Amino acid sequence: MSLAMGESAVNDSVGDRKVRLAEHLKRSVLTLALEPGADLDETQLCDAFDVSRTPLREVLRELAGEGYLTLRLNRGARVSDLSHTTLRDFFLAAPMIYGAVMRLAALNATAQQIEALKLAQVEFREALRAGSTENRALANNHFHQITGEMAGNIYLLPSLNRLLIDHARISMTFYRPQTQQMAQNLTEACQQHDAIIAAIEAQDEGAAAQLAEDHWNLSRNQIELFVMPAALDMPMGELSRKTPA
Amino acid sequence: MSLAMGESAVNDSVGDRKVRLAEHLKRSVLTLALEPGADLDETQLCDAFDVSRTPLREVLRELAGEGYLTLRLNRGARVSDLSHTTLRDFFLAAPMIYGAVMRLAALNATAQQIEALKLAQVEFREALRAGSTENRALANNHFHQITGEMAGNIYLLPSLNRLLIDHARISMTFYRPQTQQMAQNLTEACQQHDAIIAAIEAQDEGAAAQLAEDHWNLSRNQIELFVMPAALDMPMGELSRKTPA
DNA sequence: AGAATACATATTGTATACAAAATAGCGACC
DNA sequence: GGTCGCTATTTTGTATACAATATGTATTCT
Repeated sequence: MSLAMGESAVNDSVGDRKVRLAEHLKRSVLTLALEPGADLDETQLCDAFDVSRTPLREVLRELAGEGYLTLRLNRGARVSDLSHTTLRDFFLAAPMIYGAVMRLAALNATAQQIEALKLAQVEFREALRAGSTENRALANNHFHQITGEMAGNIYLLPSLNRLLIDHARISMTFYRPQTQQMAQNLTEACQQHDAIIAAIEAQDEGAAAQLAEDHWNLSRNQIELFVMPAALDMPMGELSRKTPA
Repeated sequence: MSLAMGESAVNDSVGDRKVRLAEHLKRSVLTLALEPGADLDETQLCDAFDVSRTPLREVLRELAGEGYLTLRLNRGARVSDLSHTTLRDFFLAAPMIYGAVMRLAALNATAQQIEALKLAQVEFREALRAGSTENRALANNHFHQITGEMAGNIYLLPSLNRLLIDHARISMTFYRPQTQQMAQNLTEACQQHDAIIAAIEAQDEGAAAQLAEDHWNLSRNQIELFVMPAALDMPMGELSRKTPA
């Protein structure tokens, strides 16, 4: 191929290539194309996206600020870890933030945002149909990012976004094998998305909050299904009180 | 004077000057020495802290990621706004995050962190005694940052830190005049800090959560005392249900 | 006089050369 | 044979020159 990874056909400014670079990195982190802890090679990325190191490094710093990457002094950037500890933190913070965000989304969503959410749900359903784990994780991520925009609370957004990063990565880790139970869970998740859209459109904050809880419980059960046996090298202990079906 | 703002006597590397620059900017934002919306002059900052534009701009991006600054394409950095909308968001998010953080702090604090918290409280009390609004805001900020470290939940920290930035700035805005009521509130806040330390030391999560709520209520009442009349150019409406004493 | 446009100036963004630090490879020594 | 320490190489961090964009000013035209 004559075009490198980040190149588009014509007429793109450095700024354009910069945003493509940032989006490529985000996607790679979310889909585990870049695994947690992986080192990033500045020279390689510069070549691939045809930008010099200065703007590249600005992108890296930006993504580090958003939680995708970690910068170590004199030792470059790597993909943020997804450790045992972070999983514990995740289980604690997610239900709280998700609930609050959904509630606010129902109260504050604009018509335009609702349209965007419906579009994201089309994406999600399409990814389900196609059976692409990556696209499903990305579409789901997109869906929930939009609910974050709807909520529009600048104090909650950074936490939500960090949760969504690791939610996607955890999903990619644990949702791989295609079991019967899993397919059923995905169908249910999809239906919950529809219900969420309806609740937001109806500005029903109570329903939205309840759906956030249900949606989270489904997701958590799905994760626990895989975490329990041996997926990570430690006992999850008190984190998994409810036994999965 | 022969030393510019960011210069220390001897033997400091660029890295040292960089962190001093970052800290100076943070302090300036928190204390309103740099007002919300103020433009930053790159050249001026480079001169003052004796670094070139490259590392300066990295610092700016970093602080933008943390919520102190806002970067506009081709138009440089300015101090993040503190708008009417953000105040509303603040009142919604703060009690939730503060409560969760205090609860987790009580569960997870290490002995070393507790020592640091006690030290921060000494700072705070000293600032109260000296009557310095700036130092009080900074010391209070420091105190609560430590509780955030204690909680140690990477998903909650970014939201907490954003809240703390604007909490300091709101305090600086509204706590200026020295009234009787205000002095009393500050004394009470100081006592609550002591109680918080005790609860954390006792690992009493319930007490810590309750104290977080009390502490927030006190702070909120204090703010409303000034917001209600005319401090900002709009009605706060349903945000202020409880009338201040 | 007022608006609009062209030009001059200042500021921001990018590329590249250089400096500093870390890593890797090699050899000496125990 | 293994470990320590040294040099060579690679990688990261910084300074600076240059390009692109925005802003301010003067001039022209209606």
